[in-house]
Amino acid sequence: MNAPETLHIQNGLGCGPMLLNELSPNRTHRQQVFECVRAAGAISRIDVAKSLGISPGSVTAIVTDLMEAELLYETDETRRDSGRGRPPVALSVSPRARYVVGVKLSDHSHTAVATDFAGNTLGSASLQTTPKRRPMAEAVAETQELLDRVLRDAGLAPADISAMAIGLPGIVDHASGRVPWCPLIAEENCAMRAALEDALPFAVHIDNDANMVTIAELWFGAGRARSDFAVVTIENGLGMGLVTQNQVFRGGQGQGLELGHTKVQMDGALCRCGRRGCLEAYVADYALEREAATALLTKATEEDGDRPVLQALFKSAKAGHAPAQAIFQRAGRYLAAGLANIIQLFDPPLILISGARMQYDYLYADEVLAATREMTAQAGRAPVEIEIHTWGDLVWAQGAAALALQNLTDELLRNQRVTA
Amino acid sequence: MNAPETLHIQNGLGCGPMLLNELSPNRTHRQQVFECVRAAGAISRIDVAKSLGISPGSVTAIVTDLMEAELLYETDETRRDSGRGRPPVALSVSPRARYVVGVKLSDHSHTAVATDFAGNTLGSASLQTTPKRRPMAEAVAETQELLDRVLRDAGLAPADISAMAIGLPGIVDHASGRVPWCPLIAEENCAMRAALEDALPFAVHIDNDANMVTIAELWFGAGRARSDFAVVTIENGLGMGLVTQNQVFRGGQGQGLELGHTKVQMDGALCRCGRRGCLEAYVADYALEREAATALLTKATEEDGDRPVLQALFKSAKAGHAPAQAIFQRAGRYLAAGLANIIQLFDPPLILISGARMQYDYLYADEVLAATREMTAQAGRAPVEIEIHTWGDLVWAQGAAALALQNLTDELLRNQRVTA
DNA sequence: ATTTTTATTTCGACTGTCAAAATAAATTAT
DNA sequence: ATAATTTATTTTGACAGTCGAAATAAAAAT
Repeated sequence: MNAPETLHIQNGLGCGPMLLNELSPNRTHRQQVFECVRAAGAISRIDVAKSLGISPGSVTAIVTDLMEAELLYETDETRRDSGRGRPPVALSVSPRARYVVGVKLSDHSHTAVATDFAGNTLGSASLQTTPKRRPMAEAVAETQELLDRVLRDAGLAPADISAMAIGLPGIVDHASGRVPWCPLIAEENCAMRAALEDALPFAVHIDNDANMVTIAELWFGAGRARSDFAVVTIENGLGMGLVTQNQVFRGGQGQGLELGHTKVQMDGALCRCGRRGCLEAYVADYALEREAATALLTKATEEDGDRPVLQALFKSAKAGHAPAQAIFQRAGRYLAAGLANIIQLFDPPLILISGARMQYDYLYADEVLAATREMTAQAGRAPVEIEIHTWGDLVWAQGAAALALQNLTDELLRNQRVTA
Repeated sequence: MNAPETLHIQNGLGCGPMLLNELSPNRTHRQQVFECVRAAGAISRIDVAKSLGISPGSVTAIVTDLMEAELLYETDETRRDSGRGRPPVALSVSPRARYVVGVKLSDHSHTAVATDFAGNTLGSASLQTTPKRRPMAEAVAETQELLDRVLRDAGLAPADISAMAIGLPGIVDHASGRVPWCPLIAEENCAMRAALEDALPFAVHIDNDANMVTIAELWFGAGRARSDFAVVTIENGLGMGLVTQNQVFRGGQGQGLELGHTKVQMDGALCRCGRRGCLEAYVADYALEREAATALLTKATEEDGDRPVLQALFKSAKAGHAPAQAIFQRAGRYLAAGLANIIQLFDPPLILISGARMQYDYLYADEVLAATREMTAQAGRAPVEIEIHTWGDLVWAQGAAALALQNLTDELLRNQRVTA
């Protein structure tokens, strides 16, 4: 071996990381104050100062500025805790300062919500579709139709909307706004965000649909009080999201967290992606359905809705049909392995198995969670909390709205004070 | 399903993340200027200003301060590029401002280096040991012995040293300084950093050994010019490190990136951890050795050094012995699956397979890397760069020294200007 | 009516920043 | 040799943002 025994610093080249000008997304006090008020709903200046550790004088200055910009206002409801002394004045986000829309495209139905600046849902809409790969232009047209409907429901005009975010399945690059691959869109690597921004009069953000659930958990759900957690969502595919240090982690190049395509078995089951042994080939809806088609006796009925085969499989299993139970049990074992791998690699204190269709409780049975814990038990590792969250169909769209709000407020507050 | 269709914000509770006071590790201009000079080795004020995007006046002010604190100095070597105009004055880190030591404990030998403030290696030392689980007090005594030797080699006294970092295998919690589990230490979850700081007159930092290689790559190696990359290191175990946005990622609770114990096969090969199907049970040194013991005909000879069985296996394979080749080939296939999983989850633009013992080239054969790429090929995903780095035995200790320097300079520069 | 308590605002000082002007130190042109 | 030009560095003045302390405001308790 002729590797050098020590590393000599070449003359004048120094040592240490070389990329230093990447600006870390550091939040200004203006942003922190605003976000503190938004997180609290209603909070006095003194409590903002205390919880952020900045001086009351600075809070007054910033709040005055934000009130002039009409982003905050003083609530009448004066909450008095101790009785004595000057009563605190509660601050809240002005709901009507701005409005945003969140959209989710998926295989059977697209959904949308409109929210005000404080995050209140004002209206929703959905559009039945078929799970086909359509030209991007058609997806844009569907989005416009959905936008019309949700605006009508919310009583808003297009000119009222300041930003929109849209979540879609597949590989989505949030930063560039491109969609390398999506099961709903015919073209590969299309410039989806640019197309939407051309068609619509406001800023558009796009992201992977699993990140929509993640952001929904972060903004409205169990993730609000957590700085680190993972989200796993099981639908037709298997999605995952991660929040580390209060930030959504998107992978080194924006295409990470493809849990569904991690390999859990050499030469294993065939996956939609054409390869073998991917986790999703054991756990996702389509994986269960194809096993059901092979082994199931009972026929699906009309009333079984969206996923008739899967519903029938579930009913059989519940009724005690052993082959149906075995299908769910194997999926559960593989899911446990996938969760264990998440824990080994990302080490989150909390995993949320979250989504709109969490009814197949075989997958989340105590045995599965126990197996996960057993596969990761080790000295000094605190057992990971695992929670199952069943949300309404609108979670995804609401997460998208939160993403739009996040980008919008960053935009509004990042720069200097709003000049009068 | 009785999940709510929309998420209503409870009165006064708001929406959005609640944990906002976590201070993001934002670097001040002082830190950036210092790190820029350190990264460049020698650089003029104007070039610092240009590369950081801050004004020349501010650079002058900060540099004056750092020179008064004797952390920087003006190099004589005036490098003139264009000829005309006032020649720039190069700045460099004062090598003798501070000194640090980096230590690596491992199963067969412990190593240490001492470096100056600019990262130049001044001396090294090693200590032969046996792979046993010893009381923590003994490990501390060994570290002290190693420290004596490295100081003697470098011509330094204990009082010259400002900080030390130590890397060890197993589960190590950098933030708390505790060692939940380590194959070299008898106790579980022992307060290793506290014990070392009690025994030594300077600050001590500890971390997982895989992070030492990662930091070595970030400070001295291929990672210097990269903001995002992963490191995989194969020794007796299988380690991994990740740098995202110029920061070492340690997982949500400081115990992440346990690549060796991710599951790649249900009911698979037996792992040191007692479970089955862990990646390390197919790829690590001990996994190859036990297969060699079963199938190998040739005997290991005296000259085969540290790992006689493994060396003999490698020689057989090179000589064309089919069973020996098959052992390496299977390990290569599983390694490819592990690398593919890293790519699917973390999406790094670059993976460095790095360490002191990278000579078993079967594992990194073109087929293996091709298999990795094939398992992750997808529309819109740029093919990941994979590089093999063979380092000297001191990499680990040098990475540790870099960690010590990093913490020391953070400490020195984080606070206000050094008052005169 | 006065005192006490608590929240908010105002004020002065200070740090860090930039832009622009001034200065310094070299080369090139005359 | 001297002046002009070029480039690097320093100085200066202005200004945002920040804090601590003092002042003010608005309530309850005495």
